[in-house]
Amino acid sequence: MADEKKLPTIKEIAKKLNISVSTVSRALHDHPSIGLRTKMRVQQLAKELNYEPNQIAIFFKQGKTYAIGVVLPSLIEEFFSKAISGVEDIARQNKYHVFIGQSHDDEEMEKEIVSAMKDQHVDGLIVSLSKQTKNYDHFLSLKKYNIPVVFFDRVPALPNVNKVSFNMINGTKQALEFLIEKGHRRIGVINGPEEMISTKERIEAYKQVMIKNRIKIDMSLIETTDLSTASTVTAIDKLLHLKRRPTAVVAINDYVALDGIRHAKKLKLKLNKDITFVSYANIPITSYLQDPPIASVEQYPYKQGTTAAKILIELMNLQGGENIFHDVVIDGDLVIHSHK
Amino acid sequence: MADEKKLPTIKEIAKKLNISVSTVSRALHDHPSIGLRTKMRVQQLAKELNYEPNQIAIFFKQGKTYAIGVVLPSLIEEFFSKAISGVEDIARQNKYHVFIGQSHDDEEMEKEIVSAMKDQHVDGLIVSLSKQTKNYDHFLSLKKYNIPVVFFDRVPALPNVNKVSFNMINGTKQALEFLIEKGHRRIGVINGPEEMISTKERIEAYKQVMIKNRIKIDMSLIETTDLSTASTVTAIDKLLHLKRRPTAVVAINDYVALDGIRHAKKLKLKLNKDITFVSYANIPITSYLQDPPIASVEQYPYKQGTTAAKILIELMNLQGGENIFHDVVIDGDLVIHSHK
DNA sequence: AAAACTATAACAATCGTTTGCACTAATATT
DNA sequence: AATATTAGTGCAAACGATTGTTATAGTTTT
Repeated sequence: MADEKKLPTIKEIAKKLNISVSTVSRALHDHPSIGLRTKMRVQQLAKELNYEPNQIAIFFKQGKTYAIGVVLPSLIEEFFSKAISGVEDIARQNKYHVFIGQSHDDEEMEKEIVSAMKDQHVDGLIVSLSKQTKNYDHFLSLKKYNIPVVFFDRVPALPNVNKVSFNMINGTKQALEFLIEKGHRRIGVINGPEEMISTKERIEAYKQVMIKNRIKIDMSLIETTDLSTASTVTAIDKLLHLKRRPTAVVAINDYVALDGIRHAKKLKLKLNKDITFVSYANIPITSYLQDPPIASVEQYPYKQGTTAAKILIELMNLQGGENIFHDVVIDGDLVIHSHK
Repeated sequence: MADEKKLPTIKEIAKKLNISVSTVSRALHDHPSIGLRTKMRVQQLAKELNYEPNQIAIFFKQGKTYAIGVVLPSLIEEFFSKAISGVEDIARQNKYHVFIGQSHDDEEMEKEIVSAMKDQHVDGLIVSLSKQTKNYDHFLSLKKYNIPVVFFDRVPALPNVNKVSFNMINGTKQALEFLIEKGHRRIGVINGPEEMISTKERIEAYKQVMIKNRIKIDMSLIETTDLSTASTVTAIDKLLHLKRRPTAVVAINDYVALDGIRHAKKLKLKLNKDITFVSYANIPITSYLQDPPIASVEQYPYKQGTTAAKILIELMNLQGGENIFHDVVIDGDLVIHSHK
């Protein structure tokens, strides 16, 4: 029943016109060595038949797929869905398509996805690591296949890789300086999992700012969370029960801050009086909240996405593997929500 | 410098072993007509060389890509990022890969994406329409290429298409009955753009519930928004300035409800006393809000995604184009956030 | 010992397109 | 008029893998 007609090919056109396939191919590409008459005839028939080149055949011939893969933890996080929009926009501008895979922060899943994408012969990969990932072999081995990789945001602690990362030191300094300017002296931090580079960077920034402002560094003010609400609540609870409680807390992201805020309220603390929160990420719903963090560090995910994509495209267009590695650092900005 | 070694192919193995490529191919596939000795030799060398079949060549030969495309408005909406997770999970289970394209609610963009995916020879498509889309030709023409399409959530008003849609009538009835049970008699609606089927369905449900409960239908209680905050505020403002104000409002989604709630507060109305909100979608941040809608209709986006993907895979495995169309309706549930 | 069979492997076509090279005929050059 | 040039086309290989058909042994059957 269904119109199982095969799609028209260059061969058919050739046969119908009684010329060779190579002539047809060249005619369709406006090759100078083809006569005007033939060109016209070919192009017209192609249009009539609704001919469209078989991309798969072309990919096969060229050994390219014009596809790039993006591997990231979870699209549900707004940060990543914005980042992938950036990737997609640049990709489309350059005639590339985007494959997507979510690792859900699972290293095994991440490996599987990378392997599948390699099989699918993506021309390049953009990756934000799962927070579990400790081994990077599955990425490094892509070199053998000539598949360039650009990491963003959650980048590996390796030299000689291409990466776009957020300037966590600078961002954290901005947050801390802002709080210090507001008079805070005891500032707590709810940091991320230790494997993540950014976790160390926050500590580094913390130390630098404290030294610069001649505030004694107290490491008991630094707690970590695995980003789950339970873990966050444990962390904030510790901070709020210190003999000398912090008057402000920098939280690794808005959700962590919100969990912290909720818990602080439960402990009957007055927001922005007893305790003040600043966080990273800047999710849009803060505008609907009664008690948002007073400021967040915007990390420009869309820009991270476009930047990574641009680098990848440059790498894919390179002939051999030049040994230059891109290492772009994106600066954040502190967005102030409230001046209370 | 770079290890520009070509990947090993079946040909190389054949040459090194002084046998034909067909023998190698069959040996690798455990074909019975190949002797044990040869099989072993081939398989061992393949392993040594780290041979992996060139998927593109295979796709080309088979005319299949094992890729499915997903076209949806925007990943930033949690509804869609959850839905695509559903698609991805089912796809992976069935060895399919997922391409992604965001229309950003632009019909032209949607057309472009579909065309690009067709060029890329996806084996099938899963689509949630842009809210602008009025013409469906770009989808219908895919039939010619034997690319099946399954729509979900935002489905076209056409017979003879495959679709997974939300039972908006039922969901809306639940919301309305809930409000009526709480004693509300004048219930407003902030509906969506008129092109969307769901918009009509909400009205239909509204009428049915009102008739059933012997409440006079007042169409001035039904306003529409294009989902922008400005448009929403206009709509809610109209409702709240009616001579006989509604005591409750059903809003098309949580964000619209939040915009409405904010505006109501600005007008000094007391939430859940002067005015009560119910919405659709059930975003997770409601738990952080001081004044969330008291209930939302959960639409199970992940399930919509998996369902659509399963149908698509079934369709792709079908030989010719059977003329059976799937039309699955997903029922929602009212999730109550607050009993105030 | 001739015929028939079996196991194993090679041959060759195929998928759709691109591209280096060879070829023909017509035109231009001397 | 003989030679060189050029415009326009065709031939064939190539990309990597699969698969129907055929060929070559060696083995069994009668």
